Amino acid sequence: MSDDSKDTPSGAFIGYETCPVRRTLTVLNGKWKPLIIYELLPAPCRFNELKRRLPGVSQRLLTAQLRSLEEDGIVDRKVMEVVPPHVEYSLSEKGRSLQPVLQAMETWGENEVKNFPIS
Amino acid sequence: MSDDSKDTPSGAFIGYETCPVRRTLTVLNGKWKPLIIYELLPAPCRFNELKRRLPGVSQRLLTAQLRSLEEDGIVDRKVMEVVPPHVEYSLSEKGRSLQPVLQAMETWGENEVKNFPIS
DNA sequence: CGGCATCCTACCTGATACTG
DNA sequence: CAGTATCAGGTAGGATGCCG
Repeated sequence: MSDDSKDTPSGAFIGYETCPVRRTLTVLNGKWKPLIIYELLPAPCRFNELKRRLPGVSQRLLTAQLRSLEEDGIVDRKVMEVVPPHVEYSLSEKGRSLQPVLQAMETWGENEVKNFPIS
Repeated sequence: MSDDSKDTPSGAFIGYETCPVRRTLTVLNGKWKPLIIYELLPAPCRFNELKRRLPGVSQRLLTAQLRSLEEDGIVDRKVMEVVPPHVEYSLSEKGRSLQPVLQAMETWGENEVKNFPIS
């Protein structure tokens, strides 16, 4: 889930490096990643708050996908050494640069209802 | 996945119908769906041609995701009754309306290399 | 050519318990 | 609070092989 451009299986694999959409999808590849980024766009957020805003996610996956986004340089993780612990997640510059992608998704989701109502 | 207005646990469920991004992700949910749409944007395409352009996809998944996109009204499937069979996939109006989303992904994938080179 | 059918694995969730 | 660990169960995805 966190590897990509390395183990390219020999040969006719046009994939990840040459197609910009694939590169984007590699970073966004994870059930909750786009939503996590979307939630972090307006403001940084703590772990449980994020979990609360993403109904359906398990803490296991939320942790894993946050780690993955952190590795990809999309999300920053700031730990305050206090009791009780306080961990704040925020978007990096690179993460914020994804805003147009999420924006386009948001716009489509809104228009879809107007143009093609779900009965 | 199709209902939620009923079991909304008192307010805190931002879920599928109220969050436009979630709605979009529901339609694009599938490893190859965005890429399929991306490939169909310029022109309609036959099954094996599509398969050839998406290295790494299995025909099982390609079939399944095309069916799913068809059900969601994103993709049109046209069968020519000839020998050998000729099946052409194209984007519906609704499918073409996703262009800005794919466009944003493409742009980000391109800029990502310039702004944050992959070593 | 464009699929199904089958089998099998990897991933995701849910629940619960435990740590610093 | 913010995780990690574990197990069960479900679904998505991958690798074949057969068929009209």
